[in-house]
Parts: sequence; structure tokens; C-alpha cells
Amino acid sequence: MTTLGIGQLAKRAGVGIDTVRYYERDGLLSPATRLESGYRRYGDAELKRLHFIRRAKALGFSLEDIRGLLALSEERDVATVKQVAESKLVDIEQRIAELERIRSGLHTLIAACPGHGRAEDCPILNALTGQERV
Amino acid sequence: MTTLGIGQLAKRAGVGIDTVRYYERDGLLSPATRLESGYRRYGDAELKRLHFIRRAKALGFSLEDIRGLLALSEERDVATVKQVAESKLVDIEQRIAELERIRSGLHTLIAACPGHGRAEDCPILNALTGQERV
DNA sequence: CTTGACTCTGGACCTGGGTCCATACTGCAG
DNA sequence: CTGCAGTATGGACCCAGGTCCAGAGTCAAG
Repeated sequence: MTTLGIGQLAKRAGVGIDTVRYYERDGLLSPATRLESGYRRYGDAELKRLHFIRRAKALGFSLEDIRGLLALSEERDVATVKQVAESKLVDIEQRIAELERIRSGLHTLIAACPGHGRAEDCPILNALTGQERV
Repeated sequence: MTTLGIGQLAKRAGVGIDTVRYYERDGLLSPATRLESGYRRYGDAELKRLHFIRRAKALGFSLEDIRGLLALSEERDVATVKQVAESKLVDIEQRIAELERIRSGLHTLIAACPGHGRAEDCPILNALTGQERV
């Protein structure tokens, strides 16, 4: 069984050493054991767990969410895992919708702006100063 | 001419008093004048400016961006205003694309998860623990 | 004049997710 | 054995955009 120091672990997972310690403070990842000296030692399980954390973050989960997912995956509670994923999906769809709204407003303003001439004729400035509705 | 105290100004713009003072510290909005006592007094121009700030924030501009827009609007530089708006649009489109990517990954996983049964058969957990690609 | 609401200042604190630092100790190669 | 890279700890600091607080002063209605 491979056993890794914090530096190797961090490198393999593509994160910083401080990040690993931060996750530990945050209750997400503990070393398998410690040497007499206090040096942290990690095994395969910890490396997998760290990969899990990274992947989940890449999917838009917060560390808080991930703490929950890790607990669930230990409970092997598939139904709840699916529910959590579904509510995260809803969350992400709402964020997209909000950005779409903003995108559309900006797009309209830009399309209507000639890009030269008097400030009074710039719909972007007018919208921002409240002369017209966005 | 109406002249407003900080409380009235904040109320009319729908922000907190502390926010107004924060914007002042941040160089976005100064009172038109001050009383002998030091009390801030705002006129119509400041109210409009505060509305501008809020609208711009709602369109996804940072306070930093807004400082720039305010400077431009004072210079009446329409071409540059349009360019700033365009680059903000690109920025927002990138954020949307990133979220779309996440949404799609999550959607695929959820669709493939039966919602019951063994943890080994849950694609969400498998994806997170690295048994399969997302 | 009193009272209560409002405002002043400077600074601390908050969220999330880290990152950096000083100082001291440890592990390993040569 | 020496030297240097790696690691330990606790705490400060970073970003943005506020929010809250204490203690003191002020304004306006009654």
C-alpha cells in the first residue's frame, strides 16, 4: 500500500498543500495516520476522497455540499444522493437563467448603441441613468 | 431642489445606509455637500448616480467596472462605453457556458441514476469517486 | 427642554475558499 | 554528519461587497 506525505498527495490531486490542510480543518479529509513526528500520512482511500472533493467542486458543489455528499456516500444512500444532485441541478439552472436575463439586457443595449455620437443617444448610459427601461 | 440625508437617499435607492458610506469610501459616490455638523447631504444628481450604480450592478458589473463606467459617462465617451459593455457581455457569456457545461454533466449523471439500489450502481457516486468519467 | 430618531467616525467582522508567513522541527541523500 | 527539502503549527491576509458596532454628537417634534 502506497502511503503519501502531504506534498505528494497534493501533487497527485493537483491542489496546493495548504488546500489539503484547509480541507482537514474544514472536516473533509483527515490523514490516515501520523508519524511520531506529526507528519501526515495518506493512503489510497484519502487520495480517492480528495479526487472526489475536486470533482464535486468542478460540478459546482460547495465544500458544505461536499461534506454532505461524503457523509451520504458513506451511508451508501443512493436515493438521497440523487436528490441532492437534483437540487443542485435546479440551483445551477437558476443561476443560468439569471445570467441569461442579464445577457439579454446587455445585448439589447449594445445592439441599440451606435457607438459614437452624443452621450444622450447612448442607450447604455441612458439605461443606467434611468432614462429608459432595460 | 430636494436635498436628502443619507437615510432618505439610501431608502429611495433601496440600499442600506452602510452601503452608501461604503460606496463613498470606494470612490463611487460623494455627498453634494455636508452640514456644519458633518451630516451628508445629497441632491438629485447623487440619487441618479446611486441608481446608476445599482442598475449597473444588476447587469453584472463589478464596482470596479462601475467606477470606470462613471468616469466614461462623465467624459461622454460613447465608443468606450460600448466596448466596456461588450466585454462584459463576453464575460457573462463565458460564465453561462461554464454553468451549461456543469449542468449537462450533472444532468447526464442524474438521468443515469436509478435512485435506489447499491451504491456501486449509482453513477453520481461513481463519477465522483472516479470509477467513470463525467 | 427633552426625547427619540438620525448621523458621525473608525474599525471589526462576515462569507468561501483558499494562500502565505514565521519559526521550528524532521527526513533523506550524499 | 551535513545540508536542504519537506513538514509542523497557529495565525494573518486576500478577494468583493458589504454589515455591524460603540460611543459620541445632532436634528426636529412636542
